[in-house]
Amino acid sequence: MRTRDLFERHRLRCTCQRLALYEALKASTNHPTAEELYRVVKPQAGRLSLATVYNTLEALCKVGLARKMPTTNGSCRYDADTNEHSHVRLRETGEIRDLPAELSERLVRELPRHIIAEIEQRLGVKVYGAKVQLLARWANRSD
Amino acid sequence: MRTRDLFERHRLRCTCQRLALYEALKASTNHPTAEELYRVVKPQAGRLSLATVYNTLEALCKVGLARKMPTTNGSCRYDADTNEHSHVRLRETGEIRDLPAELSERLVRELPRHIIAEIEQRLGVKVYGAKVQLLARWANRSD
DNA sequence: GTACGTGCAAAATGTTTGCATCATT
DNA sequence: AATGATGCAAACATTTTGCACGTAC
Repeated sequence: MRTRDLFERHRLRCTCQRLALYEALKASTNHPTAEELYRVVKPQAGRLSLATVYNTLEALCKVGLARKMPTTNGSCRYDADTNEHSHVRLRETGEIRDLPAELSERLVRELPRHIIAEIEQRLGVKVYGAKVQLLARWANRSD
Repeated sequence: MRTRDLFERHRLRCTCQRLALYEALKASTNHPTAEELYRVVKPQAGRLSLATVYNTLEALCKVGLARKMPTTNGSCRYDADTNEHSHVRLRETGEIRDLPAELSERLVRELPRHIIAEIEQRLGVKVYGAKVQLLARWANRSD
């Protein structure tokens, strides 16, 4: 679906800043911070301020087109993908990397069934999905 | 174990500020922010500054006696519990429930090893922890 | 034309730092 | 005595806000 239509459906004004920001967010593989998004989009968009990036991201989150994810080190990260996926969080940088789709799927699919069943029973819920966050550090460095 | 011994084991100086902060963190049921902890401990501790709270929390995190958890709204929260825990998110309400510690541990411990290994190799990282978010709905209701 | 979005700069918030002093080992 | 922690205030980083102007509907 075209971004314009998507925006209209959610009653969002189609300003060039918002369109550009959303496109950039969708295109990015890592989960950018507001600042990173600003640096990427600014050159193309001409007039753009950081405040607009924050406003836009908040508007997108409010209608569910983006998600805000907290980090332990300062800035929040954003993500345009609407379906849940697993990721790795790097300890040193706070950076979040998506797992390759195939690995992500396998990881979730192979979660231990019997434990899930026990959780369902004990909490009285039906689990329909899962997301794994792996905590990692770089393998080759030692900081 | 007495806090003093715990600190000595981790090569942390036993200052009254640190001892009081750690005790307060351990005693708290919700996960306090640095600011909240400061307000609670200050009256007892006499001399105490917010900077010391941050320093202390960082020191505690470094040796694994506390954990820093990000939030989407500004300040980080801290927790004296040393192990990451998984949770269930309810689809309808957005509510997040911690898994019982024992189930949480088993779930993480039994994550498929070979997939983790493959992820480590492909991304060049060393995974040292994990956290699972299960997405669920109520088993008996249909809202 | 109106309602809402934008840019800018300034404020608010949360966290870190530099440095002189003080306490623990 | 030496090492490291503390308090204070100032610096820093991230995010939010107020307001005049501009743009999509």
